[in-house]
Amino acid sequence: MTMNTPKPAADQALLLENQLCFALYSASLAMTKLYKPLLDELGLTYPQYLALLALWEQDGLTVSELGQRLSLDSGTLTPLLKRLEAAGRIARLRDTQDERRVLIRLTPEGRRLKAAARRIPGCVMQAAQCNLAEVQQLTRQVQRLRDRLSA
Amino acid sequence: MTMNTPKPAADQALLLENQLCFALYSASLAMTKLYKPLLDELGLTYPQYLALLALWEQDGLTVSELGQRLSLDSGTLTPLLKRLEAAGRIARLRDTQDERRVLIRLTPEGRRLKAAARRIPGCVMQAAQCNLAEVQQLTRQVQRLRDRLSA
DNA sequence: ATCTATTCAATTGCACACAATTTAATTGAT
DNA sequence: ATCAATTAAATTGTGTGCAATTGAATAGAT
Repeated sequence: MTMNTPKPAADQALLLENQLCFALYSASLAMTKLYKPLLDELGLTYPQYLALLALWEQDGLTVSELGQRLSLDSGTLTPLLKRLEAAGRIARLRDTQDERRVLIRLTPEGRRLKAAARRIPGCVMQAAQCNLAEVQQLTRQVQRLRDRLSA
Repeated sequence: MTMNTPKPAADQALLLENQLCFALYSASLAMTKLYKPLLDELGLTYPQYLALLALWEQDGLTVSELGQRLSLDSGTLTPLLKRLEAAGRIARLRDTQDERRVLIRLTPEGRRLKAAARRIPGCVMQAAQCNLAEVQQLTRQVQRLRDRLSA
């Protein structure tokens, strides 16, 4: 009989390049690197940019509402928001209705940044070398996966 | 004339849920959370698991070769590998041919972990609620995107 | 009204990521 | 052979992510 020894690299399921998790991980890091020079111009980090995207859509969110939209907790958001506040992009205000809550409001400077950010999606599309339809379809697929994973 | 004020949420390109970058970012974090309980059993973090996947495929890589496979630099890998070494999973050995290099070798304990890791991909597939073909197709698409982004 | 449970944000501690710099070893040009 | 340039890993400093805890405020039950 052959097969006395285990197959050498026959572990298809454990090959790095077969891992969906690694594909997502490395693609997400590559995306961050692509954004870096664009965001440097605006004086923003990538997670700070995501927080502003949420606030440009709806201003005045609480820390936990923002956390729900970004899937981040207060341990991550509190210091991040303090840095955005120190940079003059947002204000952090205790909710007078419920003193436990902190409301996040864009400053005029924070709102102005939105105009400068408008060119970013186009730059990324260009780097991704896909057409809009491809990007949209992939976005939906990855969102669907994310929602299943966190269910 | 209407249209004196800017359109409220008409910035389709800046909506958080239209961002491929955010889909990848949040899906990758969701994946990490899904792996957490599985990897806790093995005493591994998620990036440590990725490093072991690479080493299970090819043992004896240098730090920079490992970095190329994972797209990580020595600033990330050096402390991570020191923790894997402290846990007895790998050995870090200066290359006698070129004293600048550090070779990473699995210990017997590090090789044993591979057997315990074999059940992980199945658990993830189940959580993703996709069939193998779907996962494979999505994996290839995300890889292709990553390769374009980092080109 | 009081007491308990819950909620919200902040804090603490650990482990990445990565830019920038440093140190040590090797290569290459002269 | 010597010295400048290059390479490899480690180090330093900043900014996330997240588990676990803390402290303050509110809600809920009696």
